[in-house]
Amino acid sequence: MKSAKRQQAIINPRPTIRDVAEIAGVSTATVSNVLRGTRFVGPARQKLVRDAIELLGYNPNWLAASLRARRSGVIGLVVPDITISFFSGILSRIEELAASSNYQIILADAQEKPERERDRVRALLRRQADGLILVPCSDHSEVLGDISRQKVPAVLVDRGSAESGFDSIQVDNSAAAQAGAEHLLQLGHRNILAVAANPSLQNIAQRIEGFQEAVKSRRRTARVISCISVAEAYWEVLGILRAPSRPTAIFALTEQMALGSLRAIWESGIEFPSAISLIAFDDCEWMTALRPFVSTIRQPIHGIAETAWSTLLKRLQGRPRGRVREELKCTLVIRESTTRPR
Amino acid sequence: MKSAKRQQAIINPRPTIRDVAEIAGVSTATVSNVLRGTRFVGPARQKLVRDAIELLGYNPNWLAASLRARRSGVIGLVVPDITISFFSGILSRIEELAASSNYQIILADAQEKPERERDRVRALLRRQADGLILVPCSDHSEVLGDISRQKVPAVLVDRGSAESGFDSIQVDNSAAAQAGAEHLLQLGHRNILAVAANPSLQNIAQRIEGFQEAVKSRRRTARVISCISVAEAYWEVLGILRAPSRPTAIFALTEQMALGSLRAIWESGIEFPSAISLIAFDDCEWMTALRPFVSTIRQPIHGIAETAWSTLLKRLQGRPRGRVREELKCTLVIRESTTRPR
DNA sequence: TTGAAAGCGATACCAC
DNA sequence: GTGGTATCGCTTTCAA
Repeated sequence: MKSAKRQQAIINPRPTIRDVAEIAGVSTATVSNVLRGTRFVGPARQKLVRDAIELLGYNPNWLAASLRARRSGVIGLVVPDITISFFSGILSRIEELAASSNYQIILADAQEKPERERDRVRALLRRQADGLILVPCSDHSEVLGDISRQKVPAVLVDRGSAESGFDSIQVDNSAAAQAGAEHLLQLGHRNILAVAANPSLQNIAQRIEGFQEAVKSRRRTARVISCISVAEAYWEVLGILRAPSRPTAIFALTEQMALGSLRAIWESGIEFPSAISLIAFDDCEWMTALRPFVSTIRQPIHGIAETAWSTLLKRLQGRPRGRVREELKCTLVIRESTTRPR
Repeated sequence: MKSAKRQQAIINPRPTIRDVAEIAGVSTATVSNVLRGTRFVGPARQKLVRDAIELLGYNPNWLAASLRARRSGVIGLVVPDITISFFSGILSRIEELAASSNYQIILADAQEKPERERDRVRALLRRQADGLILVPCSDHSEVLGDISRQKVPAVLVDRGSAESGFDSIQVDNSAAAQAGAEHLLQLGHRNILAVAANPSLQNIAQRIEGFQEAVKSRRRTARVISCISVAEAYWEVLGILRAPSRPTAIFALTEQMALGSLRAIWESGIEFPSAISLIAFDDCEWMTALRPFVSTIRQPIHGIAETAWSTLLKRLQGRPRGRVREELKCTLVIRESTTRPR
């Protein structure tokens, strides 16, 4: 009898708590209590239960537990493009922190498209994500409405407007851009081109503002262009480099803009870095792999990820003090790509 | 009465199907059928239901549906390190494909640690992942046992031993490495150093093998070293470059090894690429951003991701023909970092 | 054409 | 100390 049951149970690839209880000859309540330590269970039964679990290779069905507990243990992470190293760096660290708190990360890559973002966020909400970490693809993303309606804790990272009412983790974009611009100005550059991504994003707007402030305070003028892709940056910058009175320095406001600008520089044939300097936001590993090593503004990726996670965790544990707004500091890293103009 | 109910319902941030049914004055079955089109519902009731859904901002609880359907709609993606662009490229494409089939991706970053990998995979199984796409951190990962015991469809990508019995998607590592080595040999290099990652991984072993075959067929000799990190590659390569009879060419078998080797090259002060050539596996965007542009073996990242996804999808739909083994082709991309030896 | 109700698997309250 | 059982929210069969 009993052995027949065992046979059958071994065959079942997905045993349930009832299979375990039956084999161990106890109630499901007892199995659950052994597993979760919810209440005391006598040593004899403990062993019976553990043996049965072992025998069956039982793995509790988290879906069922989640439904019951009204907590999915899932956090949604929404980014505009996961292949950008800034975002994959943040993802990597957050995933690690989440795993250590027994949370899972569902990734949603919006591909910079608001409608995709909306669909993906809705899917996350349907899946009962307990919380969201979001790098919205636009500041006034309509998804924010969905999120606040469902009262899902959410933390905005990197982007996101000031008024949104959500917790947000950002860097001191304006000050950092100012420092980068100062560096170029101190080297003697008078004609600087800033290559910005979408300026309707608050973080980009702040960088532009910081840049312009530095330029203005020295009574210099400068030009700012906005591009939406590496390819567009390439074409725009190339055009400018080939036109008369070209800039002697470029400030790329994102890694993508740096890639586009660099290609344009090489294509233009201008001697780099002796005849044109470049500094870029985001300090990536590759920037010290080939020449010239790139001067950068380093964002504290780990710090951003950790702050975002701990902020979300606090919200999940329901400490809803006022809205959190963290602003982390960037660092200027001077390398070879910025030189005095000739 | 009715309006009181509405009031209350509006306040509830997470209405259930019963709230909807109640407001619409129909049964939950009808609501479900309207939502899923499972069976015909009269137009009048249709409208009642839709209005109620709209009014409440109802979003079905996927957890409950999953429990009932015994399908979570979640796929686990396990990678050794998401910050490596090869993996984030694959993730990006798979996430897109998954979303378009209404699946969600839970990301597990094993950080190249087998015990972390095991824990993360177990968590995925508890969460009832319907399937797994796995780049195991070692070929004979013990997790494979857990997975086959639970009979979860799984596809191995990039790595994973031949005997494992799982579907697997790989590239023609051996042929590609051979082509890369041929390129160097044809340029006239006689003293080549291959910098490999962990050689106990089958894909790396295949690359080494292809490399050595090419070298042997020309009756040349070559050296192969194995490093586990960028830093180790840096130190090892630097040592070799500083020793007598140094190589005239380096073949980096992964992006990480390329990063380490490049730093060592610059540090050694050897003229690059005129006095030392370098070719690398993995064609990354940065390799054409600074100088010299790097010659590479390009892996078909999109093709890998798409093949992995479609293979998994077929398994999920239960077409268990024999085991699938796909092998995609790599491309040799010649740029500036490989030159004739002096 | 529609509603009532039995589950999916785990948890925790109420009994004993 | 332990067991029975209602419940989480949704789907689907059975009955009407």
